[in-house]
Amino acid sequence: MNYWLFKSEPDVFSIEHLSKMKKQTSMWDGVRNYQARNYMRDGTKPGDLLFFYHSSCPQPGIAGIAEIASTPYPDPTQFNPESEYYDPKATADVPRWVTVDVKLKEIFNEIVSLPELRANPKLEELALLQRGTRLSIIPVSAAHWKAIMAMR
DNA sequence: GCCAACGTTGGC
DNA sequence: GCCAACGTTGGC
Repeated sequence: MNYWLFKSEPDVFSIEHLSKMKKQTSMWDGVRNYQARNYMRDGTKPGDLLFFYHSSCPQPGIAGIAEIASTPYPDPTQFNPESEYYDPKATADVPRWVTVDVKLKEIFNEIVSLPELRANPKLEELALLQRGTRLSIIPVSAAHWKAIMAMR
C-alpha cells in the first residue's frame, strides 16, 4: 500500500467538488507531466491513499484524503479536441496520458496549511516541500503520512 | 545532442 | 503581478 499527494487548483477541482460527485468518486484527469504520469501509471494501486492538496489559492495546503479507486487507464481528455487537455500527438493505439479514479475518504475540518507543513520538523524531507518541486503527483512515505495525519 | 527561448507552476 | 525553478520545443 502506497501513499500519495495529488495537487489540484480548487478553482478547477476542489475536494468539495469531489464530495458532490456521484459515489464521491471522480476521474483525476489532466495530468500532463511525464514524471507525474509515471508515478500514476506505474505506482498507484486501488486502495492506495492520497492527500488532496489545494494549490494556487488563498490557503494552499492539504484539504483531506481520498482513495485510489481504479487501476490507471488512458485519460480520455487527451483524445478530445474540445478539451483543454487535448494532445494531438496521442492516439488510441498509443495513448500518452493516464488517469485514475479517486474516491473521497475524509475532508479535514481545517486545511493543514503549507506553512504548518513547513513548520513540522518531521516533514523536512517531504518531497512537496523541496525546492523546485512542482509535480502534481508526489509519493509520500508512511512516516510522513503518519506525521501529517497527526496534524489534522 | 546542445542550448536558447519560451511556457508553466505555484507561492507570495 | 512578480519571479524562481522547472519542463518543453525546435533550430542547428
